[in-house]
Amino acid sequence: MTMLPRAFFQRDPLTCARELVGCELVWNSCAGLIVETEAYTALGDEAAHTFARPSARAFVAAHQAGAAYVYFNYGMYWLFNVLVKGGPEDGFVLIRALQPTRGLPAMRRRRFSNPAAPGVRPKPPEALCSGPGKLTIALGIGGQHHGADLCVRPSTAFHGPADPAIRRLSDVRIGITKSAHFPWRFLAADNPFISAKPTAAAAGC
DNA sequence: TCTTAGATGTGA
DNA sequence: CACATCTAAGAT
Repeated sequence: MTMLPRAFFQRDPLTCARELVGCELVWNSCAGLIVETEAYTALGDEAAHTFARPSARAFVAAHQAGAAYVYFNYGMYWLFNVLVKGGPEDGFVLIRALQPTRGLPAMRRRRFSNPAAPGVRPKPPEALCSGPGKLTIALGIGGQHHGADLCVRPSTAFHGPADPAIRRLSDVRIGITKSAHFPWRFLAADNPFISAKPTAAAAGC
């Protein structure tokens, strides 16, 4: 797999979110297969930050496709997105879960020996990156990466393409109340590293 | 396997 | 004041 070029992110957010499933996220000495994503679109999506936040719209205007959009949620967790821009519609892809492939000891250390999260007991590798808040802890992603260009250094980038044999599902997004019926969550089928099992609404895609 | 409370910061 | 979350604990 090679580093995904900027052109990958200059397309429809749903296409990007779907195709990122099966690609690899490389983050310094750590890496993981992307097994779960969600798409957010700049138009008609009330759950997207761009809907209600002028600061998010300013971010889209000021950055290129492939920029990291990192924000702090629930007073505790950083969430990691990539900016999609320049295609039919702008938006974001939220990276929701990884199947770790490299740097597992470092991930385990950050997740389970973290002074900021005392009392969290070690869990199996399936739980290392099985959620958007968990994977930023495991990889050490934080506010310092907000705005970073992910199309420059292979050591901090997405790599692809995905195995053409991969089977994917689309399902409703998780943890939102607005525009909640859009089937814009994308999953690797039958993968134990995802954050939550597919619902009855899931379908192959 | 499920539901629950509680921890916590920020943009608008 | 809602929020793109997570964990341990307790009920089923």
